[in-house]
Amino acid sequence: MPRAGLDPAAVVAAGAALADEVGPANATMGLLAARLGVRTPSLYKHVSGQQDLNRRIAALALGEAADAVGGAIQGCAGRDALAAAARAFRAFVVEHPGRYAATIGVEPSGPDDPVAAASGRLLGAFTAVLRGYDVAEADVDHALRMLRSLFHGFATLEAADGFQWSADVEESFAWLIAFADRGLRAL
Amino acid sequence: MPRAGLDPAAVVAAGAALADEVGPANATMGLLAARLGVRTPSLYKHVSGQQDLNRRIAALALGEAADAVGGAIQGCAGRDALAAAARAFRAFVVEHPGRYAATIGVEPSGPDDPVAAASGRLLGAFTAVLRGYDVAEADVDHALRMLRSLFHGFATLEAADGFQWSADVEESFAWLIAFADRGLRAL
DNA sequence: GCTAAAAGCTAATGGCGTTAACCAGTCATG
DNA sequence: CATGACTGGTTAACGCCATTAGCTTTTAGC
Repeated sequence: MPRAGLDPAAVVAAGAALADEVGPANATMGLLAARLGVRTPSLYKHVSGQQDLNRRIAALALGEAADAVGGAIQGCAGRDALAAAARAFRAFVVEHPGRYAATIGVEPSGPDDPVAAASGRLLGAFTAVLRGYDVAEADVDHALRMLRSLFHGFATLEAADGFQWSADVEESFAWLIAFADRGLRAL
Repeated sequence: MPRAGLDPAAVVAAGAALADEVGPANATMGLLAARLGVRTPSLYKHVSGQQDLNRRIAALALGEAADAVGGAIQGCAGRDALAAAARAFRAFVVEHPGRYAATIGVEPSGPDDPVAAASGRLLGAFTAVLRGYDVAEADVDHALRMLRSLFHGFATLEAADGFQWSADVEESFAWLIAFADRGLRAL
C-alpha cells in the first residue's frame, strides 16, 4: 500500500480548494480525505482538527489576498492604486469564496500567529494605497477600517448573492471606487 | 402530559434568541428544543428543518432591522437621517448578531417570499435616507449598494472581532458616517 | 539491515439532523 | 355527551460527521 505523501501544506491547499468548490458548509473532512485519496482519520496526522484546518486556510487566504492586492498596486498611486487594490481584492473573493469565508471569525491568538501576520500584510497593502492620498495621521486607522468595511461588505454581499436587484454589479463597483476616491481626496 | 402550545412563530423567535445568545454555529436543534421544554423531533411539527428555520429567522431579522432603521429615520433628513439609520442598523446587528448572521446567504426564492418582502422594506428605509440627498436617479442603485456594503461590512467585521487594532471603534463609526455624508452631499 | 518515527489504516464513540411510527390531548360535530 | 379526526407531542432508529484509540506498514537514519 503506497503512501499518499501528504503534508500539512497539501492538506490545507486541498481544503481551501474544496471550500471554494463546494462551499465552506459542504467542505467536510470526509470529502477532503476522499479528494486526497485517503481515509478521513489520516487527515489528523497533518492537522489537529477542523478548527485548526480552518485557521490554516484563513492564513493561506489572507496571505494570497495580501499578495494579490500588494502586487496589483505596484507602480500605481492615488486613484489608480485604489482601483487596482479594490479590483484585486474583489477578484480574489469572487474566485476563492470558500477560503475567504474561512477568514471571517478567526481572531489571531498571538503576535506570531500566521493569521495575524497575513492579516497584517493585507492591511499593509491598503495602508500603502492610503499613502497616495492626503490622509491625516489621526484618520489613517479610520480610513483603513472604512475601506475594509466597504470592500469586505461588497465582496461578501456579492458572493452571497445579496445584490438581487437589477443594476449591473460591475458598474456599481466602479461607482463605489470612484466614490471612495473622491471622499479620500476631499480629506 | 400537558402540551407546550408551540407554533411556528414561537419556535422561530426562540431560535433567533438562541442564535443571538450562543452563536449561529452552536444554536443546535437539540438546544432549541430543550429551551422550549420539548424533545427535538417536536420542532419538525412547526418547522420543516434547519434550513427552513434559518430562512424564517432571516425574515424575522430583516423585518426587525427594517423596523428599527425605518423608525430611527422618522422626522430626520440628510445627514441626521443617515446617522440615525447607520446607528440603528449597527445597534441591531450588535444586539442581535445571531439572527443577523442568519440573513447572509439566503436568497429570496419568489416575489411573495417573506425574506424578499422584509429585505425590500429594509432597502426602502435606506432609499428614504438617500432622498435627503441630491442623488441622480441613475445613481440611486449604486449609492444604495454602497451604503449596504459599508454598513454590512462594518457590522459584520465588528461582530466577528475583525477590528483588532487599537483605534476606538465608536470613533471609527462616526468617522465613517461623516465620510459617507460628505460623499453623498458631493454627488 | 535495523530500528524508530511517521503516515496510513480499521474500529469505535458521541453528537447532530432527520424520519418513521406511535400516542395523547383537543375540539368540532353527531 | 360521545366520537372521531386532527394536531402536537412522544420514542426509536438511521445516517452522516468529527474525533480518538490502537494497530500496521512504510520510510528514513544509522
